[in-house]
Amino acid sequence: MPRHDFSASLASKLERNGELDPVELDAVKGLPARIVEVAADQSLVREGDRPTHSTMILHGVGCTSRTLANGRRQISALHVKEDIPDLLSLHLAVIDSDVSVLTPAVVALIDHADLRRLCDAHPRVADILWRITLVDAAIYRQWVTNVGQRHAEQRIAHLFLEMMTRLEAVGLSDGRRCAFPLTQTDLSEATGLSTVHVNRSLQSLRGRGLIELERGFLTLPMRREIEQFAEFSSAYLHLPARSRAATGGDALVLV
Amino acid sequence: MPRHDFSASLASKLERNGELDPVELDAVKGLPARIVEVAADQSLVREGDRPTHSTMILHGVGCTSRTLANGRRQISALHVKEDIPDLLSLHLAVIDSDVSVLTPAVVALIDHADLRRLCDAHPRVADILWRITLVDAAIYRQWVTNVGQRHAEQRIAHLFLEMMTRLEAVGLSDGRRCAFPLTQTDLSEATGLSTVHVNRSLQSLRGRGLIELERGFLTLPMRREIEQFAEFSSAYLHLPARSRAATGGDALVLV
DNA sequence: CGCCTGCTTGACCTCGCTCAAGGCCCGTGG
DNA sequence: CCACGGGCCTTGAGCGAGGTCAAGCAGGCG
Repeated sequence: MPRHDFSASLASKLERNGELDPVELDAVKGLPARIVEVAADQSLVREGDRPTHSTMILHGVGCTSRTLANGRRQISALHVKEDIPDLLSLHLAVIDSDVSVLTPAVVALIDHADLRRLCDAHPRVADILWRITLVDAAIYRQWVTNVGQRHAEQRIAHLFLEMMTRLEAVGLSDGRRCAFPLTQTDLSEATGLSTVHVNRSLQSLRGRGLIELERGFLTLPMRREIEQFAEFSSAYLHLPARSRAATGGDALVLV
Repeated sequence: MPRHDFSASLASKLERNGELDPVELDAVKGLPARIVEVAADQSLVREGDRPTHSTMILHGVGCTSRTLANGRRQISALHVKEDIPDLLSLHLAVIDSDVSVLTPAVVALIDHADLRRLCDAHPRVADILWRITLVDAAIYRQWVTNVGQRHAEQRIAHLFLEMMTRLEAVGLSDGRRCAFPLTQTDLSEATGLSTVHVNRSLQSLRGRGLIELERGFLTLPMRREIEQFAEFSSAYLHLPARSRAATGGDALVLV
């Protein structure tokens, strides 16, 4: 099944983060990659690894996390289609967090050697990849604020809004509804809350009419209200103005 | 007073993150900058700005922060000598967090135009700058874990260890003692705790003999123990092996 | 059918917050 | 030289958000 087109995904990710001329676009599309299916909960790279490739998510949801001595795990980022969670290993020899998938996933492995050749030959492509890692950093900054300052319901609402917005940017949401396959345990690890409290907070959010979450689908019926509730502004995602509107065509392919 | 040598600072920052040949080093040292003194609590760039320059801290402590509607502020990163807190504005047009200084400071302003020229002419310099932003991101990831999973005393201890280690890398600490001019309010904003609880946690840490903090100086008398207590490992700072040992000479210039 | 994973609920507890007041140090001005 | 004021640190008392422990429930899959 050629449903997962790595070249197209990479090209669209790059074009969302900068401008490519035809020559650069060709070079990008020529980048070789190995497509791999990954079972749920499997790890892609582990703390301490010195990988020789980077990974693009083509399908499924991944995360960056660290596990403390007491066994508790903190998720510091979620990764969706077209994200490259370990792009940083191109310049940081040894990995400092675990990267794994929370759901069954399909990923593309890209050799660092190929990536470096591409960057050397096309500096503007390198700049765009750099920019992509800067957006990732902006998201981490938000997460620090989220976990440090917001109360439970706001935290979860903010996370939902971030995911909805990012999924919309890659055509997996219409801004109101999306597939959302994470468990309450996943949510608890991403928000720094206990699973019990996540459960109760979800119920409260449902009671307020701010969210619907069932059978792996998330709906935000009152976008305006929940954004205000969570103090969410998409600015930190640094999406180009066009991408917010350009999701008309096949945007509703939710899975 | 020529105490703050921008060129030397930039060169040393870059050389800690990669290798420069003599030509590259010359180009780096030729980068123009404007030195500015900044009063405590003054902001360098604000959320929403579209700056045309980036800033290197030469003296003092800065921070990246966001302020929520309720007035509470979360600090998501601290910046010390040789850090370039808004390097990201080179590729991210609009700033998503405030950057300010917590103490009186001296900074160098570098025009993006000059920085771009340098990167275009010397791709390896660009790669090193990229790497620097990736280390910043690694620190954000740690902070998510810190704020999300550790209890109050561990959080503060972890922050102290990070600062001690980073200051050692730039010659402002011997790994045991450093100038530490932050107030308990600053600490509370960096850890997501209340000032009252920071105060009591500090007392407890003092009681355990893990820290001494007085008159703006921080001492960690039992490095091994406090690292274990806070589950700190410096790996995420991605310091080169050499820099840990190479701080012999003038390392004890604490201010 | 039965199990396993994920969701839900109740009861209780505690870490950290809020509010409020007092103390210390230092810089400023009379 | 001393009085005053303003940060910053400290302490007490009471409270509440969120954690822990434990049990029950639902639904999908072998």
